Amino acid sequence: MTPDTARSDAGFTVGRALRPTAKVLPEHARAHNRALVLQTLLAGGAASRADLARETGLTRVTVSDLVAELIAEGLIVELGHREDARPGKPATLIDFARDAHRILAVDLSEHSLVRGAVVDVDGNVLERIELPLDGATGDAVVELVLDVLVRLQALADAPVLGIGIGSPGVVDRVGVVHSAPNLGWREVDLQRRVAVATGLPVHVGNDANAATLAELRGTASDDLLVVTVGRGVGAGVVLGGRLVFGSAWAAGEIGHVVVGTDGGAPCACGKEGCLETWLSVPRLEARLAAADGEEAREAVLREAGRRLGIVLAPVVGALNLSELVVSGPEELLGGALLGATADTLRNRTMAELTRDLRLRMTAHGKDIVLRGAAVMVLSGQLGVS
Amino acid sequence: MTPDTARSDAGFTVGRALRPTAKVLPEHARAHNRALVLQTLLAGGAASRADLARETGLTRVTVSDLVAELIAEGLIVELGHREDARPGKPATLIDFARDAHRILAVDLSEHSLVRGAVVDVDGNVLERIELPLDGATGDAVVELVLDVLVRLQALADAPVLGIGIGSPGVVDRVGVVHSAPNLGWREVDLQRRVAVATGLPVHVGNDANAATLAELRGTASDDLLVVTVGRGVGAGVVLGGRLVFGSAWAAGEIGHVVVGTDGGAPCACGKEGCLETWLSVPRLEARLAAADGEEAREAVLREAGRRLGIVLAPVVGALNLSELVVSGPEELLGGALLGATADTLRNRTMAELTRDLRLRMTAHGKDIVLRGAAVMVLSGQLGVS
DNA sequence: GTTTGTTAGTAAAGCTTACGAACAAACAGC
DNA sequence: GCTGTTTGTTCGTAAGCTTTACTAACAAAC
Repeated sequence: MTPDTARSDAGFTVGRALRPTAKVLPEHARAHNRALVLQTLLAGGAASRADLARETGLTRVTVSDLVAELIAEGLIVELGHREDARPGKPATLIDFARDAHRILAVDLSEHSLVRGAVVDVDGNVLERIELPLDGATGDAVVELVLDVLVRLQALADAPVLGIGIGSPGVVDRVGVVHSAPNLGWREVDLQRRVAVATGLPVHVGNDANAATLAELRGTASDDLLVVTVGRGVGAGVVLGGRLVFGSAWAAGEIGHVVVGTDGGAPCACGKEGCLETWLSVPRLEARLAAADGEEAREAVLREAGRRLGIVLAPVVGALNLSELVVSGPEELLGGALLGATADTLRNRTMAELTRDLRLRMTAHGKDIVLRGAAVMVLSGQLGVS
Repeated sequence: MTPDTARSDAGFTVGRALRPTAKVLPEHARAHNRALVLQTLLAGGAASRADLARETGLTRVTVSDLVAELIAEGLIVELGHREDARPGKPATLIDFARDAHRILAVDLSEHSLVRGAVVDVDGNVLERIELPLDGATGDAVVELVLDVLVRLQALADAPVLGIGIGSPGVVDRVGVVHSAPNLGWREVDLQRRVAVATGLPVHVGNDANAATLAELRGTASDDLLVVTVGRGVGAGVVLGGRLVFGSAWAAGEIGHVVVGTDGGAPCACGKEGCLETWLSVPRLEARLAAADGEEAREAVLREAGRRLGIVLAPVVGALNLSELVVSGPEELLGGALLGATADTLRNRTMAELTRDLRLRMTAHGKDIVLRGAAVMVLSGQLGVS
């Protein structure tokens, strides 16, 4: 049932140490070039066929051929002649048919609600639905998700390209949620169930990974790590422009890594001093409430930021990241906390590693997982992002 | 429509979130398939064309075509008919021409000598040369390397496929050593200089990365980290079967990450409590010499192992690795030290992450970088490993 | 108004690549 | 000897990209 292609690494041997594992046919090459044309349009905006040829390296002939195919499928539209005055035959502008498709996105990362949205291919949220979770678990959550999706579909003003769902927990590449304690899920084949119920293409991923994809779309960095801070603490890792899944789909699980060698508060997991005990929103709020005065409050934030830096330092060293992004409540994380993290990273790693490292809050706010879920659909259906 | 189509992946855009960036032509696909055939033979040993077709998924026709090309190039040889009695036309066995090519490998990771070897395509060291470094730096080291290579070439009993060099420091993808303090190198284009001098294909990489490639070749793991312990401490990271280079070619630089929150010995880099101050061979030996009695010596080793575990815990969490390999003096690292690292990792990360994690010493011993340098050549020249 | 030069897009032909169909060779088993 | 099986090759075909050559359409210069 699992398609071979889902696991096959059909990439070319560009990355040196990559063992070739599956055959590659000319039609795969064409699919890649097709995605390349789409990607160029999606990211760069309207252009002529000749522009696309110059940018992709393909010939004008090939681009014309691919464009004709994409126009026939309704993914690309002709906009008419370019206005500006240049010598030569005026160019026919074409663009990604941005209003021809919508994406349904679902965010399950919030503790108490299911968030859904109709999103366009540029990541703009057009319609929104939020249903309370009310402590539901197991199948009830799946039903709730389907309920949200039915309502979203009614709100969509164009055909739906696909459904993207960001779920907490361990999610594999084909959309099976192996474990999501908060939702009472174990081995739930969410991809299949939603696909069967809706008849649409469905892509399910871990919520932190979805957030990371949203971030990746807006940055030039190819090596970044996104830390998500909420009730729990998670992370998504991109290396060489590629999301890291890990050997058991559990990459990014840094919330229960012990920080430092000086103890810490007891954690729900049984250990002491896990990152979550320093950084999770409930813990941070509790500490802030207990703190007396502005100075004490800032000390709480700085200490949390320091702990984050302590955990990230070995990761930055091992991976030579170029960007660290933090997602979560900006009023808690954006100020002294992030500053302390930056200081700590500088103090605990080689200067060469932090010199070109950017550390910042996300600009996506609360929509980050929704937008990431949309990226999952774009990527899965069209090979673009 | 069906979940099947919903799960289909778009050919080359592997790993979902990979932006297509370059065109792909049919000839690239052929190069990939060619490497696939070679890889299958190299790893699986002699086989018939029909065997290869079954294993690769290509047709017998295509395999025959590729094999003919490879035979013409001398990379593959026919061995004659298969002996075993089966119905049907007897198969003609073919195999990688293992004795038709040699690789020259150079290891610059040792502090006091240049190690060189003639290596066969299976990674066996056939001839060895070691020249003392005698404190040489800069151009003198380059000359020494060229000297070693001339001698090695005289010892090679078959045409040389290429030269692989594992160097300490920051080495980029095209073989420029941006910084290797021990050798007095800054921005040394080692690849070009050796290629010009020898007229052979040359591949230069970081020594820890080379070691990691050697390890990768012998394991089924696609997500592993190799820690190299010598005068310094370094690491190489493989994720999804692919070496991680980092945004500035500095991935794996964990030697100067500060460990823990309880101070430590001063380090040459100016900080205190870097991993190297706990784990490097000179520091370890000094501490062991100062320790009084077997119990104290074991405490030293256990503490060093614990510090390694503290640094690796966040990395294991972030990446969900399946294998950790340690390279270095086995008498120091192999016993109590490694045991303490394992204990520490278990105590400081989620149980799910360590359950399937293997932690072990390398089996390559001192030849690990030489073998890895050979893998670099195999990979770079033939697309195999 | 004409000429010149440039750019956009298309058409035709050719090369490369992989595939399917068909076949001969070579063998085991009866 | 006959049948069935397996191997490896030959032949023709489809897909995909390129090169070459063309038409259309424009700006600039005269």
